Amino acid sequence: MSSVRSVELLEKNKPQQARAKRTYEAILASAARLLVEIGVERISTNLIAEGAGITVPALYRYFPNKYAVLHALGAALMDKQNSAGEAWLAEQADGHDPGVIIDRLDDLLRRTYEVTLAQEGGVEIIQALRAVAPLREVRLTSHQLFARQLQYSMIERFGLPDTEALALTARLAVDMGYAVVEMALETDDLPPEQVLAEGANMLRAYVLARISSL
Amino acid sequence: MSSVRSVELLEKNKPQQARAKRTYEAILASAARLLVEIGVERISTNLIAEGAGITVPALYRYFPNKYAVLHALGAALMDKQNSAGEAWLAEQADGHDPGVIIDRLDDLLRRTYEVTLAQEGGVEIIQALRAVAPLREVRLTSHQLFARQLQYSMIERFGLPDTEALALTARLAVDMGYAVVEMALETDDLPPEQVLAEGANMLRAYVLARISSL
DNA sequence: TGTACATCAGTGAACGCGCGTTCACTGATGTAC
DNA sequence: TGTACATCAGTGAACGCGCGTTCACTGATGTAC
Repeated sequence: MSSVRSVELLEKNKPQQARAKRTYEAILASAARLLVEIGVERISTNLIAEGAGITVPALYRYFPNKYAVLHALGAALMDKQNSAGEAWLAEQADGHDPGVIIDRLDDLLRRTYEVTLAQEGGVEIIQALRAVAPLREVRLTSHQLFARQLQYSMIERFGLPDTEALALTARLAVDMGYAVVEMALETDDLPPEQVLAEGANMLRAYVLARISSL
Repeated sequence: MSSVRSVELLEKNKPQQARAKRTYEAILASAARLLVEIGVERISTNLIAEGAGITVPALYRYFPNKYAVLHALGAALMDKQNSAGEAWLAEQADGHDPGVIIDRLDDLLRRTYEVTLAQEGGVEIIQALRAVAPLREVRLTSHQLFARQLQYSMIERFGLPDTEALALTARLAVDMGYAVVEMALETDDLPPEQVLAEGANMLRAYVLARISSL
């Protein structure tokens, strides 16, 4: 499963001056655009640099290779998604009724959807994180992190015991939540809002069933 | 979303003699192996041919390009998955209690999982179907097909009306079922059986809630 | 059963091109005095 | 405020390599008589 293809993913020089920051952002924007236009299987440092309006050695100043560019792009998107989720969790801390919180799941899905839609090439970035082995860990780690936050939140708010079973439930709920969002983004023959709403229904039914059984 | 990158996906000459069939299968096997070893973003016709023990023009005899190879690989896997699903549906036709059928959902997930695990590079093939634009339609069509079969089965067995809402439910259930299977295959920090069992719990809770509301 | 012939299957060699990567360099920006 | 200098940012040119694709070809298999 986890073939060991070690690729350097760390960025090299951090941009310091304003001009450099623009260049750095132009590289990421160009990569996102190309992910949509030609796909992860044909993207190259040459094309990314050209699209960013710089020469290739300028790109190499900041990134050791194209995987590092995709890594930066993916990490940024995962951060935005998780921030949206954490904001949602924080808001629910104000409410008092578990039932109400569960009823707001579609709001969580919708916000995650919006964040991903707002990023150019959002779906393509997520798919690249899945399909390119050295990048897999980005998505996995991010989902694990949010699942843990959800788990603790459920313990605190619903007074559930901190069990392995609950950890698994949180993990599955998070992954399925993201799966719903991806389905809403990928599927062209169904309205996204319907997919999100129905996905929220599914998660609601699941979490309710779990809460009453734990 | 759907960028129009037209790529020829149809196969060229069909293998006729036994030798040719072996070559054809060797090409698919080599491609599957390479998908695992180097990834969809670096696979090439040169490497596929080399891995299959033939020269490149021999590959071109059967496939116009590497996308067609991946297409054949993906279509074959989707077929196997759907066959497993159809077999499961057919078996359930013998039973009489809707509740029992829903309780067998984990069996459906497990079989789909097994079929995918048995195919070398199964996960990587699915991820390629997602990440490579010209191949997306393969997965989408396959899921649509099985969703429709599930929908009709639910109408027949549970006596539900044939509504848009039911179509959406079937569609989401199918996509989430595959998402559970993919999660079981991709995640290395959770036992696959647990993911499958919990995923079945989720689908059960969802379908039960839906049946009683329709 | 043997052989001539048609068709199927695979090869060797070649091509132009874009790839990743590095070099010594020029130009832009910031800062010390 | 002006200028010399250090550091940061980006360039032009070059490299060897693997890529996709095509050609005229040889070899293997099947079949008609």
